[in-house]
Amino acid sequence: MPEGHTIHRLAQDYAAAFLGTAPQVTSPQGKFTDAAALLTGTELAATEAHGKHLFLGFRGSEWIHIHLGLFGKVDFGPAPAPPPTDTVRLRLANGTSYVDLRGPTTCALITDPEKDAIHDRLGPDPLREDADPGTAYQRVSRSRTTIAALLMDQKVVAGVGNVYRAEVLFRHRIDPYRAGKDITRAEWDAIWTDLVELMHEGVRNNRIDTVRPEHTPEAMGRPPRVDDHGGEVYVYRRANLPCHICGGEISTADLAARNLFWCPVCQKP
DNA sequence: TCCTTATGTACAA
DNA sequence: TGTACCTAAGGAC
Repeated sequence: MPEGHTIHRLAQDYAAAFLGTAPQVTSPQGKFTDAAALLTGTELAATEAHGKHLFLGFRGSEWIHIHLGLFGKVDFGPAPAPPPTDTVRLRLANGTSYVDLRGPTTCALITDPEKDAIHDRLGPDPLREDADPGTAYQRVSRSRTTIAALLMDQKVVAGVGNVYRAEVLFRHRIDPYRAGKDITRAEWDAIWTDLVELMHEGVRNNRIDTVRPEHTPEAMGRPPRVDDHGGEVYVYRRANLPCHICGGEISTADLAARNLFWCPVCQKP
């Protein structure tokens, strides 16, 4: 689930269900019990996302910092909350809603300065108003690292994950192995603009769709998507399947311990 | 019932 | 570069 669009959507959903209320805070799993006890009865005053980091602000300037990692999941439901399963790290519950957090990499109580430090080590986030693509391009244009790796580096761009990485490179016909320093400013601006648009749509729909209308299965007379990750995509997890545009085989490779997908015909070196 | 896999990151060597 | 961490779903048996 979790790329930046998921986290921004969660910030909205936590706010919709709990902002301005003082939910009961519990940690059925037991790993966050002390902090939960401390926060119960405190008003949720703000929610915020930066990249894949989620912040729940409680009155009194304490924040819960959440990072879902690869496996983390969040489930909302209407009150009354059912008995929690033993993997629920954090549950918020008020008179109308409950929300369960499971399997996060991070769920910790942090202070304002600690939160600032997290923002400081993250790059611009295409989903945030304060984002400056020029800051990201400075890093990209000075690096011999591949653009595929740079896009996944949260210091460069915050919020892009393996799906958006693969898809945005395909949409711009960029070979994933090109060095950052060989990406032109015009190419970068096009990538950035596209990310802003795609990721906002991701927040709205709560899934990643990247296929242009003219390439959808209906438009191309193809059978609908087989993959179950949730959205309609060009290359992500489509190894050895025909490219939607050229019909060639989609390639896959290991890059920095993640699966990379691309079309070697459409994305020529 | 077991094995693999996953939209992530941090830290050790 | 490798490994550890966290969970759940799907597929192979």
